[in-house]
Amino acid sequence: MISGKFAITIHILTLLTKYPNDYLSSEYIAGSINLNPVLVRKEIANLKAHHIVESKEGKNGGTKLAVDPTNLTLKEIFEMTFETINLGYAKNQPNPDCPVGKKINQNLAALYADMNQKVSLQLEGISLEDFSNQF
Amino acid sequence: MISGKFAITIHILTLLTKYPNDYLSSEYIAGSINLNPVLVRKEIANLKAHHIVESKEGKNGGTKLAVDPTNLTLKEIFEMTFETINLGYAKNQPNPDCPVGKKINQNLAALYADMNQKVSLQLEGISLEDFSNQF
DNA sequence: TACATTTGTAACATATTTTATTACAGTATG
DNA sequence: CATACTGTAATAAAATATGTTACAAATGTA
Repeated sequence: MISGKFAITIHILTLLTKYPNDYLSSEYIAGSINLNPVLVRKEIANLKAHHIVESKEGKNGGTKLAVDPTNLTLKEIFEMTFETINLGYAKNQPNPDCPVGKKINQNLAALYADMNQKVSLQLEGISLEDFSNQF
Repeated sequence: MISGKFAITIHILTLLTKYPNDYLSSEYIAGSINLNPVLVRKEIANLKAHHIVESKEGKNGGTKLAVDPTNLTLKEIFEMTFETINLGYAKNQPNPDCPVGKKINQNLAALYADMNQKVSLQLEGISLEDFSNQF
């Protein structure tokens, strides 16, 4: 659910990193992303479940970072919002009576696993702080 | 169009590699992938446009490889079926009056470009022949 | 206390993308 | 000339993503 999940989440976190002392409202954040506030709150719910942010209900409420952005890497954000990288699978179960059909998904999975390792290595090297400093 | 494009295409090419002397029909290939034959023909059309396969119309027609599978890498297949790897962008244009909104897509694009390079390097090292030999 | 503002969440609606189906013209084979 | 294919367009259905409305609950403040 939500395919721009990673992009949206990193946008939220970048804003929170820029204003580490304020509780930002979902409405404000939504204005920067140009997205419905409810969807912002949904992504924030995910971040809360991972204890990356904390939020305060009621008037003047909102959300703020709960971790040090120098310690959070893009890899962790990736894993919270995107199971794995892959180039997809065919939708239907392939024919198990065909030698290729029988093993295709397994072989693709192995390929994709390698891919993830490479990508993870890259993302592990970038902290939220690093990313935010580009703005 | 077609998100399982890479998976489907590589499935097709693996079959063609296994039977290098036969013209395989879209119906036969579709049976292994468990996919509608029209969709198989569409992917084959793409492969033909890249001169990877050739096909013969009419009775006993079908498709066969037009290249040496030791010379075709998964990177090339990836590029024919998947523009680039990325973790997505938010759907709407972000707010250009916000410093984060203004640069988010550009910064994500740079991140994704690095990712593609890593993935390309991996895929470049695997030939269609290598992949097919796993079956 | 009463009011305004904000989160949290569910339910529903719309839009977009993917996959499937039908149909049929054109081409080769026997 | 009947049969079995490709090629392709048009349309339908299904799946996924995004957007909207609504409202209870929480919290600050007049």
